[in-house]
Amino acid sequence: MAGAELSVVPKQFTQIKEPELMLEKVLEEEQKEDGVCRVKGHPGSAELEAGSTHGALQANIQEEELELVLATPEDNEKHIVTLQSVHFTSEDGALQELGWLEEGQVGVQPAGSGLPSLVWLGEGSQQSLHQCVAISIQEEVYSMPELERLQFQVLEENATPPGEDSRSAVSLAGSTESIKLDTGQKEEQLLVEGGLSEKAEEQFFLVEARPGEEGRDEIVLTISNFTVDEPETHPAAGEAPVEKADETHSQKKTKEVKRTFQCDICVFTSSRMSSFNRHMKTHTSEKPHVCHLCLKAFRTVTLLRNHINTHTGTRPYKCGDCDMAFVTSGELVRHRRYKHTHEKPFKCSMCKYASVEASKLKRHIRSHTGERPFQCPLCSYASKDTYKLKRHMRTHSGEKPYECHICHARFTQSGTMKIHVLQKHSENVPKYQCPHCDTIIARKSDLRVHLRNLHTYKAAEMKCRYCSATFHERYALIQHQKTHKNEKRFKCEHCSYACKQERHMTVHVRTHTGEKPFACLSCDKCFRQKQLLNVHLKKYHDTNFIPTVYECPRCGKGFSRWNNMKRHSEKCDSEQEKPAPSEKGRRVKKRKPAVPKEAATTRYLVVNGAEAAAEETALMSRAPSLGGLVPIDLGEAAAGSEDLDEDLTCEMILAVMDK
DNA sequence: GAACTATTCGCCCTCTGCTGGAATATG
DNA sequence: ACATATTCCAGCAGAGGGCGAATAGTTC
Repeated sequence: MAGAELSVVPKQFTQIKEPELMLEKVLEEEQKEDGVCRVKGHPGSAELEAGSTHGALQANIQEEELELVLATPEDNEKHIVTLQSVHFTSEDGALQELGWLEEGQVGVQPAGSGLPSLVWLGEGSQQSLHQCVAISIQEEVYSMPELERLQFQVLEENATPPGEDSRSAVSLAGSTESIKLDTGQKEEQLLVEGGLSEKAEEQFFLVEARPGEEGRDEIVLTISNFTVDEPETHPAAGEAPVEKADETHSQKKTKEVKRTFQCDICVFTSSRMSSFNRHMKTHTSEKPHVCHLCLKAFRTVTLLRNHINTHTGTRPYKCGDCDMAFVTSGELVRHRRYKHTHEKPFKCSMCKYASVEASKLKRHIRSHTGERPFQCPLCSYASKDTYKLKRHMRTHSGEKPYECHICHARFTQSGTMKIHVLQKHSENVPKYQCPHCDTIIARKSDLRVHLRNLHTYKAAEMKCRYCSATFHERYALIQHQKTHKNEKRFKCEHCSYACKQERHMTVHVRTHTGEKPFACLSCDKCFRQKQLLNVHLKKYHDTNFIPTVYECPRCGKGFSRWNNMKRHSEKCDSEQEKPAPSEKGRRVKKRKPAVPKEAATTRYLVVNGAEAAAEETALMSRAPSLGGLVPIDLGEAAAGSEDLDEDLTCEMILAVMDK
């Protein structure tokens, strides 16, 4: 709603016509026997748009002015709002033909004790009057100067915009929620005074304005009048309004219309005194009917009876289709709708959702509107219903009310605990088989993640790490890449050597380049592999190193590898006793023998393949610094080894050296 | 005013799905 | 040893079902 400035010209108090005339005027609009007058907008009338009307709004009619007696339920404090004709822009005389709320009127209900205030604006010329609107206003004592630039919160947004011919600066069109009121007329005052007029036996009438039926452009005015002896004797909670014997003419007129009784504490209204009285008891703590079994008190006999039924188990309304039984017939009907008939009278206009209860539909609609009325006081979270907020609050309190009866782990939600028990402590744990691969996943939600990550079509191509193939599904890519697994993808550009892992190729290439990045700090020897250096360090510079030696059971010769010893022993024709068939040779730790002088001077260079060995020999002839090394073809030594690349171990090197 | 009925509120529950950290597997 | 991917798992919120109970409307 676009903000607009409202200019106010000096004007005397709006003369409210005699109540009967007002009512007649209203009744002319639309005769309603029940006293609910529907005021429709048409030339000469003021459309009213009103929002919540908490608290009673009483118009204290005096001769030349209208005072609104404002009572707030909490403190019963009353205020008088002297209504002036806040003449916005209407032309003189144009409004005189109007009934009540003619010309510009502003009724103010202060937002006492948290109640929204109400401002009614009646404005414009006879031809272009637009509706009064309900506007929230801060609780203050207002004077016109203060109203010069007041921001009013419009409680109802669907107000009709003023006619274009109106000179009113008030614009209710648009979607913003506030209008700007700029009076500019300080001499006019809108007073909100504490206390009441000194006049006793004032006459009051109650005016409640609320939106009309849904979809109808109308406001329902509920009007009732009565008088009280003194303003302070405004009906208290639990008391019905008292009619005076000497009814005025206007009251008689009013009485012709069936009165409504409005609670001055809440918005409740009723056309029945009994309902009104019963309602007023809800505002008291009076609970005269006490359960003799648990001493719980109730307002009504019916409530007590229903309660006692819960003690006795009396449930007179039994379901014919199941074993359920209920205290009231309504509960049975609802139950049958839920469980048996599946009748769902409340249908969502925006989707196919339908519910058994109106409250469920109301809750559902919040999922469309995004409304979140329940704000967490500790964080920005807001919930769509009370339970979720309560559940959310556990995240602040740390409360974990649900405990696993087996392992006593605690959980914030029952569902979480249930899944825990199912997955951790149940025998028949459900598993979820991926429909696209062999993967079995424990949780459905994780299967969904699996599907999303591995089996979802991706617009961007994913390229194989090892070839030029591309895929749009990650699972297909992974499966494809596995086909490269046993390939010796890394081929030496200097020789025929090929291997599966790049790191092995890096080591191999050093046999061509001569690079030996691993140097022994003790003897200046250099190695192409760190493992070779480690073996060297252990063998020659670690005094605590005890090599594992496999002795031939026939001749006692030692070997560093068991299979070499075995091969030897099979050929050993020593006259020493044969080993027992079960004896595969003993693995004994022997103190490292003193290194023979020849061995100490013989340096081995382990290479892979005969070609590499030959090249190494040639290289050494060109590089004297490398002299003294004896190239050994590791490939030959490891003949029969299934996975040479990946098991290039110290043991293998030792085996070569054994050889 | 009692009794019955309809409506509304409030509470609790289940099911579902997403998220992120921990644990584990893999390269 | 390290990085990355995958699976496990608890936490948390969204949505909706179901029911007990309070309150309001209506009838007698």
